[in-house]
Amino acid sequence: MASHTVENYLKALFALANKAGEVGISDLSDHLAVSKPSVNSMAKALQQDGFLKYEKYKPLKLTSKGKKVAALVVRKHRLTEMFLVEQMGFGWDEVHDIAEQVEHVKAPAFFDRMDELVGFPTVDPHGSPIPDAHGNVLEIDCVKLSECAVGEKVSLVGLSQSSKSLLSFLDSHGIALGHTFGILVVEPFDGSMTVEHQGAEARTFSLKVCERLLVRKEA
Amino acid sequence: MASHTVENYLKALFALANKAGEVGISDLSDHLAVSKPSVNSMAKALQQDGFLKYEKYKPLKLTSKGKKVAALVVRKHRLTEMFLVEQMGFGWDEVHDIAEQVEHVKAPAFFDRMDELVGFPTVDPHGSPIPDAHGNVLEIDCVKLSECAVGEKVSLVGLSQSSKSLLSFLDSHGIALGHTFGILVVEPFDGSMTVEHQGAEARTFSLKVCERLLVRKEA
DNA sequence: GTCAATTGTTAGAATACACTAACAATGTAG
DNA sequence: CTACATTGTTAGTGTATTCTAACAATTGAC
Repeated sequence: MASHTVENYLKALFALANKAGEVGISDLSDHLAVSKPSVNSMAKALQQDGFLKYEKYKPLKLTSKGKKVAALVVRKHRLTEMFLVEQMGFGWDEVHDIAEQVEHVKAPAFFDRMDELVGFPTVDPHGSPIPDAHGNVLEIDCVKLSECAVGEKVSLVGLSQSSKSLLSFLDSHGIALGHTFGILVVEPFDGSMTVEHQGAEARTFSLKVCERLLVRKEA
Repeated sequence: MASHTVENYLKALFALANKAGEVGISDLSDHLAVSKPSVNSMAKALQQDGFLKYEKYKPLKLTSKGKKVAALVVRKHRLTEMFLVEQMGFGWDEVHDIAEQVEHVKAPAFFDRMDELVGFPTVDPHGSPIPDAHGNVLEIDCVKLSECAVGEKVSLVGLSQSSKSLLSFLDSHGIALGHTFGILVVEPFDGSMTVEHQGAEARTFSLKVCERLLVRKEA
């Protein structure tokens, strides 16, 4: 059984992986708030256990074993978030930190029961996909709002790097998953966008916000 | 913040304490399945942190600080058990192991919410009292069934050392908290007792069972 | 009261995880 | 292509927690 620490390393590796599935030691070090030498020695240990491939001076890459373990931790995290919101009445901005701890519980029945009680969801409260019990992740086809052009109609399907402050921002503006936006203006100077929200009020969002909103283009 | 390990030591100390609040190193060692030298050195560390009083060759004794931390862990454990049974549909024999892990989560809001959702209970599914948010435990006045005499009427209020096997035993015999018993026979030879259950069928229980059933004498 | 069993202690070492300081390799700007 | 910045590595340590082997203190039986 992987320790909490190992689970956190694998989860971070999984989250930070680029298209090629590779992650630099410094990235991990920053993300986990752990020194580079610590990451370096942990990388060697994880390689010993077959969780990743490590070669001196090369980026790290999860093996399929490592990916599976990571995905299962992510599954527990996201099911927990879902459960906290749906069954326990927490706000979507409150659940991350709790889930961060609950995800390490070793009790499949506990999570299976949550899954059942929230109706076998495929995405969590932030729109991120929930891996299945085998560790397979269903990719959702979406792009950042910031990559869309004037005139397009899109709907919000998820967030990238959701943080408490982003979530409160969205809450305070009455924005939730599933809402639709029509792009009215893209400001070339700073990348900020003016959009109509739910077919009604026009709002302007900074590039920073638009980069974190994952949307699906409407037909 | 106390580590999982420290929390487990304090919880065990709390559970094993005799009337005088004292616990021997060997007891702890057995209970935690850890060697005596390990307990010994942990005892010194816990004393440094003010969780207990330790003197060479004397039994350990929790300080009030230690007792409070322990009680709060027990609180989280028992609220979790309650929540698992009442809100998630688990059986009372399935919840201990899950709660054993969930109790270490550091998120007061999580447990407060459980408390609310299960209606601020004062005892857990096994009849053990749930300490309040300040770590105070309400003592319930009960005795072991094995200490009762022929002719007494009692009701089941709790279990001491409930284990999965005891719980399945009780389940399979249709016995639950609150049930009443009238003591018909106490066998002097082996301490087994014959009782009427819920005013109906007579049953015989071994001493081993009777020592684990905590009952309140009826008026 | 002495002896043996029980209980507790010391010493020494191992594992998991983290750190800092110092150095080496890589990559990029000019 | 060199020079500096970035990135990664090594070496040496520290803390938390565990262990075994060996020994010491306490206690209970007679």
